Amino acid sequence: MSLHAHNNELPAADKLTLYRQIRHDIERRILTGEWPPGHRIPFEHELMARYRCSRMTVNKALSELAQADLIERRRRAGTFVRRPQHLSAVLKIADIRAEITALGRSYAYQLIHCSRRAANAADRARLGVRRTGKVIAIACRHSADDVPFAIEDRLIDLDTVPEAAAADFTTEPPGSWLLHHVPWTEAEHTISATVADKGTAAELDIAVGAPCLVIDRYTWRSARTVTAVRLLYPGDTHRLVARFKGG
Amino acid sequence: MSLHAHNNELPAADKLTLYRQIRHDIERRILTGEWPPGHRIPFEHELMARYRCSRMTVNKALSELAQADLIERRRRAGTFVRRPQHLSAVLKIADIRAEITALGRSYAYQLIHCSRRAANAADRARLGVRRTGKVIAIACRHSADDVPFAIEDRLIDLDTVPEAAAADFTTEPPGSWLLHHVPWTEAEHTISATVADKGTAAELDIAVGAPCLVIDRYTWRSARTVTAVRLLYPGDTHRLVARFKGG
DNA sequence: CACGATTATATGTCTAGACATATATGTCAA
DNA sequence: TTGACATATATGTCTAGACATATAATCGTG
Repeated sequence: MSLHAHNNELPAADKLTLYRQIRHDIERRILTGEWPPGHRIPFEHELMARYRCSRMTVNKALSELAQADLIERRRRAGTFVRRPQHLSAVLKIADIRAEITALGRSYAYQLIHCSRRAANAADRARLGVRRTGKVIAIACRHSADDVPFAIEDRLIDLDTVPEAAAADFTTEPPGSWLLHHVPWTEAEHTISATVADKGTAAELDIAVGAPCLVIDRYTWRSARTVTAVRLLYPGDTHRLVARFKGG
Repeated sequence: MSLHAHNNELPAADKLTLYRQIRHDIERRILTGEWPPGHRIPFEHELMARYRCSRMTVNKALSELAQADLIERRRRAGTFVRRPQHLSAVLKIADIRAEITALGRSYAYQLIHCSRRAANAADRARLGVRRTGKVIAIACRHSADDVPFAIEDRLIDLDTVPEAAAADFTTEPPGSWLLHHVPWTEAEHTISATVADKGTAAELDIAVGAPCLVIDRYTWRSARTVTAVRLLYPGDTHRLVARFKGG
């Protein structure tokens, strides 16, 4: 057995490493309300004694809980259970092709319009840039089992992503292309609801006045705008799922 | 000066601790594409030499990057830059009262209906529980500057939250009450779009057929169902914002 | 009592070294 | 060629001790 396999006060779970056991033990007390919001968690030196381990081990467990916003640590004062101020949920917005194929449905992509032009005032406003530059404007449709799934209206800033000029968007969706060619991004999503106008209804094959879920996504890479995209989904079929886990 | 204030290869940022500098340095290389997805990051012993520090310091930086899903660590093989599979954004869904007052608008709450009853089949299905128990069913309306902001249709499981039986929902919104009385929860949100029917239109003071954003939230605590709630917002005024930050 | 200076203390970071463990890779036999 | 086995190695975890730093609490002074 290991040098570190001391006995300690943890219930079961012998497979977990010590710091994980400590983390779960504290997490459990918070989740069950045994240690309510505002409660001061034992000091590190007290936890060292309780679990018979070094301070670094206790510290690793507490650091992870602090990173997850479950606790708050204050120098000289101690460590306290945080009050959940808002429910922050993780929304996983997949690449549409991946999303559809993950559902076991066949994916189809259709390019409706694609043009390259110097940015006009509206384009600059939409991308949030001041300088004039070249952009690519794209309209396309994603289908699942040949039923329209979403329509996409996108602007790509060619100043940020000059490689996009050489991309072929007749076969590859711009979202997939960007995901694979722009190494990492920051993004902001805005979600709202609307009803289908005549053009939207025709493209999505739904009735005029039918509900639609709207996702506007702005993507940046190191303070430079990459793309602005608006996605429209039939609202009665599409769902966005966001999960929140305390800790 | 500190024992640990060695010279190292980091550009600027002398205020940051060493492990944070290392983390940011690696993060920067990933974000700029210098180290593309799949690239093998130098081994810990190489990073120790590069930054002239101990292995634990390097390990702390890499552990945090791994926790953020920016890198993947494999024993014996090394550490690799991960390919972003999906854009996961953090959606902050605030308490409605807090959300409205944060906008500097006056908040008003109106209880439309509140009843306590034994759960029927529909209630059990909605809460996802099998056993029969008591529930509270609530319908209410939230207003901002006396304009309807959202309507709420909620079910609370009294088996999980017996204290709710004594709560007074005529003045306090059930969401606020739960946030302050149920210590910590997990939740799943489903977002969709619909159009206002006659009843909804009347309650939200919008036209029949106007778009509405729908949030269904299902909350539980340690595997026990707490509440199921459906919120309806006028789709042309309400926006949900979700931000994603790479790292 | 009010307020600035001092002190005590809990967390924050770091080290050098140790053992644990999963697994990529090479070796050898069937 | 292939599969079983051994080995090397990178990460995973842990220790005991040190110095750093923010700040709550105390003390002293006007």
